[in-house]
Amino acid sequence: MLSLSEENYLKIIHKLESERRVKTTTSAISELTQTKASSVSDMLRKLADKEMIHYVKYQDITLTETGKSYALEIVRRHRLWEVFLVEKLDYCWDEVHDIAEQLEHIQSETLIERLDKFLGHPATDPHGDPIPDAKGNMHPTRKRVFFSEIKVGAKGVVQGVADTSPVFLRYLTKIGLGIGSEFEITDRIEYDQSVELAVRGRMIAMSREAAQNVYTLE
Amino acid sequence: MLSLSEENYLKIIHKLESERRVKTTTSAISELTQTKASSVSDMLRKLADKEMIHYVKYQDITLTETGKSYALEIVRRHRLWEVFLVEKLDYCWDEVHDIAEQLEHIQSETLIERLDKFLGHPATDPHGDPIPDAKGNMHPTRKRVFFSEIKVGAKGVVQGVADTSPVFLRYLTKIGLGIGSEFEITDRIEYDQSVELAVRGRMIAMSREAAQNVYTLE
DNA sequence: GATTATATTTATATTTACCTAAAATATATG
DNA sequence: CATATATTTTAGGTAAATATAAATATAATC
Repeated sequence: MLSLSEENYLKIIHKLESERRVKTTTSAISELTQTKASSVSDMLRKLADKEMIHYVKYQDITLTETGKSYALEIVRRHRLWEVFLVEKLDYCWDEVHDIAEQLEHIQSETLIERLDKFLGHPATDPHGDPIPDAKGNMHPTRKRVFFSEIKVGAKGVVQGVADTSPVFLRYLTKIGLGIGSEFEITDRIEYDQSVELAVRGRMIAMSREAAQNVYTLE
Repeated sequence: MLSLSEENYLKIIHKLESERRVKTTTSAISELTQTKASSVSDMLRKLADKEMIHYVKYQDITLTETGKSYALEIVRRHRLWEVFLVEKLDYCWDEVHDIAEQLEHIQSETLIERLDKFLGHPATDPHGDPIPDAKGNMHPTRKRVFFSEIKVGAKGVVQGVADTSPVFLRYLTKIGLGIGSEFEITDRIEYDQSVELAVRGRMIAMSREAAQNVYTLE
């Protein structure tokens, strides 16, 4: 049995590992969790003792098989609760993170399977992220194609967002873009790599930064 | 903002206060929470500092108005989550307590109102206990009449149970009794005050102890 | 009503998850 | 490659919620 804190660390380590943007180090975790590196270091030793992570002092961290399966279970719980909040309680996609962050730690042998059934076994959460199945398998999703790299003239449907922060999600909502929105990329400005697109007949200018966080699938 | 532990203490104190079976003392709380009296004593001082309870050393404890309104909010959350688990996730009434015990501590300004709406504003939980409204009002329920005191020959519908322990609930389920079950009291045995009743044509013998925990309403 | 028994509180300690400050190690730079 | 800088770990400390043991207050009994 893992504590709430241990669960959170595994989730963060999994996030870093799967994003592959930076190495999984004490300072990267410290940054993301907003806790001091010394505290992170303490917890890493503890997680290593429980054989949740491979950990050699001063070196990068990886999840063990056990650790990974716990991490995926937590991701599964988080994303299913997000679906519940949006689909059943009518929350917006920018409001659900903090509540799901709490709900994901509810301990029960049966709860998540029943929730999954009740929700009709959804494949993705409200941000387009895939929901691992009970065994921790992510159904192989097609490759993401971000608005920043898609070719001009392409049409498609928004499938997900890489940044799930409330500010970004509220911006997308404001410009009328959500998962399932049909779009056509009409131009890319060479000067600043911003993107011009049409959504339901309306023209939208989107900065490179924003375009790097919205994707469709190949 | 109250900690998880503080919330649990308020809930227990409220339970003791409203049941009126024993005085609300350190040892009564210690008994119910299965923590040492010294730990309870510590927490009582803390809750008194936060003006959640009226507390004078060595004397009985009562909730302040603030404390009572927090306690009722927690009861509200607990009972609404129980309804969710039974109505939406198909749990049995004897399985929901431990999960609701965790869910009741989820912190959110809006969650419980939305859950309440989603559930159609239920008046009672799966054990027949009334759900306080958002302002902490319990809609005045009619007086409980327990099977142990009801007169022979009376007919009615089971409205609730005073003991919500899994063992008791499973026993009731086994003999075919649940909330909403129609019954007729056919006899009371003088020797041991046990009760004989008919439920859907079947005769059931119920001990005094059990009969003291099943009720209909006046 | 004095004495014993029970209940309650206080003092002190433990565990978890954090912190600060200092020491140790690794990485980058001239 | 030696030193400066940054990262990571260790050492020691705090707050919350618990515990044990000792002290104190209340209640029960003769």
